[in-house]
Amino acid sequence: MPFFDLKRKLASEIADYFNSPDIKAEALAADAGVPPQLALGHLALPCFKLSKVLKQPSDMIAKSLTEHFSGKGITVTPTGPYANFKWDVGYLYSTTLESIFTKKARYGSDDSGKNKHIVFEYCSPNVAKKLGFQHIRSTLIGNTLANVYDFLGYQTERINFVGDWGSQFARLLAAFETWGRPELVDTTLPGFSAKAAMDHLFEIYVKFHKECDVHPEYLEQASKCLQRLEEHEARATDLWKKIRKISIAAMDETLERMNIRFNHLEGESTYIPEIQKTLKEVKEKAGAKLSEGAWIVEVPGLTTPALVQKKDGTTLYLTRDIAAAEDREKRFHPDKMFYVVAEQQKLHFQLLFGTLKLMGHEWADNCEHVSFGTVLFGTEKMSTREGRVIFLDELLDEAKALALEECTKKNPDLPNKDEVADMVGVGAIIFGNLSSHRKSDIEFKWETVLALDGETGPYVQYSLVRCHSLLEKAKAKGEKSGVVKDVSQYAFAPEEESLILSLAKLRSTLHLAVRDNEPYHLTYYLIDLAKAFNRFYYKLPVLQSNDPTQRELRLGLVEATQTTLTNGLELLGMRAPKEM
RNA sequence: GCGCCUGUAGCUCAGUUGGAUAGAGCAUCAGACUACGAAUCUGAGGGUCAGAGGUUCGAAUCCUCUCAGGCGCACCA
Repeated sequence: MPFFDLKRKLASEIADYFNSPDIKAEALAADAGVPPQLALGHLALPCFKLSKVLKQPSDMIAKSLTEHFSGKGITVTPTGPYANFKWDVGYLYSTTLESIFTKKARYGSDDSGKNKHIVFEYCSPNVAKKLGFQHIRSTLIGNTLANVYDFLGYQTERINFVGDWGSQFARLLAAFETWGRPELVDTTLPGFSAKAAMDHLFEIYVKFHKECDVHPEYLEQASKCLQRLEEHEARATDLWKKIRKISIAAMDETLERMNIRFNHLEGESTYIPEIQKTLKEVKEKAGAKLSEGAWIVEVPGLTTPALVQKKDGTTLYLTRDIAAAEDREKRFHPDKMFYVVAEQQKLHFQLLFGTLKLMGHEWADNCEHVSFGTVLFGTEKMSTREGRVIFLDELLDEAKALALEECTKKNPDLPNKDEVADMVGVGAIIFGNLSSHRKSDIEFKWETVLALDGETGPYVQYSLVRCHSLLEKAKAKGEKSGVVKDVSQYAFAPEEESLILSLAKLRSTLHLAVRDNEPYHLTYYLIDLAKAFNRFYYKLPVLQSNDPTQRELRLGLVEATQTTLTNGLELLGMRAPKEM
């Protein structure tokens, strides 16, 4: 029985024991923590709160828990105000390994999210721009969370909502009409290259913003472009279609490298045909009013109004987001709608949710902005507009090249080095990105992002390589690997114990990840497990052991580690090589 | 100016929602391959948890103030 269930069971037994309306199993489970050292036990219950409710000193309570719960496969030691619970290691071993060997690739999953429907919006790049390092956070956080929710039985919708409309695009259009080279975006020409097209678009986009500083009239030209688009003028529309198609193809290619797929590709443009209807609805229901020639909605509690229509009559991102949210509600009736978008857009989402609420949409309470910190470049933020950006493709290439170099150094005879380098390089980027709290800002540094040593993706992958190598050798020798039935006489080493304990915790980790919408819990867990395994591996002989029972048991632990690490990496969208 | 966020070892970050002696990785130094893969493992040094008050059995965590940095504040997304 994995840790998650053991903890619940114990908490409800303790609640039953006290039999008081003020002591609830759930609260006990939440209070229980991990003792500072393994020797103290597996689970620590601080008795301070119980002391208040029961009006008894906390150390007395710890002692009474000890007397009542010791035996029955568990040892309880009172340590001052703490009751430290330690399951019989054999019991922990049997239940955990049983579960891993039964559920295999599904180990860690459950159906706690059954009948719940979640909509995720993430990645959401702008058309005509290559994916930059900033997009990686939204994409990876969203992808991992959606994977975890799926694994726990939720039904998920993964929407990539591309910015294919609005002033931003109009500016590109204006830039293209001034400096654009049409032959570069003509997909029918024999020499067409999507990469060259994207590079060209990026170049003129940056140029446009630079020129705007000296020629403000360019902005007027852009405004006209947007009007032409919203009026479906043929020339503008044709160019829009071309650029959109090229961008999406380029984007898919990059996402594919990180094993990321969506089940909905939508764009702001989707909502343009019906946008007048949305505007009318907002004006009527949310009490929009005219201010300085533009239409605004005043959201209670916010000093900045929601701007839904500009004075030139065109719409904004916010307007299209309103239409999109209504559409998603109608299509999916989700229990939650998560927007995985940078912290900087916090106000935007407050305005969006506030406006939806004013429109009478009670479901606006189900919407949540899952924000993340800014990517900094030195002390400046990354900005495509100013040309200060690292493109995702370049980053992945760089990571792969470095991994290849490392691989060649360490394992020159490896046959599929290129493939391995790709898994390791991309893995390092994915893992590294999810290795800190999503809300903290991160500073872009090549040596940090490309690290292959220490608490990194390759560390976890390397642990898996060790597992695989051992299991292959065992297979060749005809060794048995599995769950040893009777371990009552077996003396578990501390390294075995902490490995078992770590193996048991995958599901409780995933529940933490869902509770906080925080993928970090998972990466941290995988490091913890890999570390427990590497210590076990270093200290204890597996195939070298003279005792056949011990060999079988340890091989079983290796296989269980392989399954658990693999499941975890897959949730992150990472692949693991068999050799590296 | 107003609002939000952040400040923990030289660097990058954890700290299980208020609990035990504040922990990891990198870097530095010292060790472990005639052992199942050394992309590994073991150990050492390194801390006024930005600062000052407060709340209580107990604070890195909660409250107040100060300092430093970041982000946002209607016709961008």
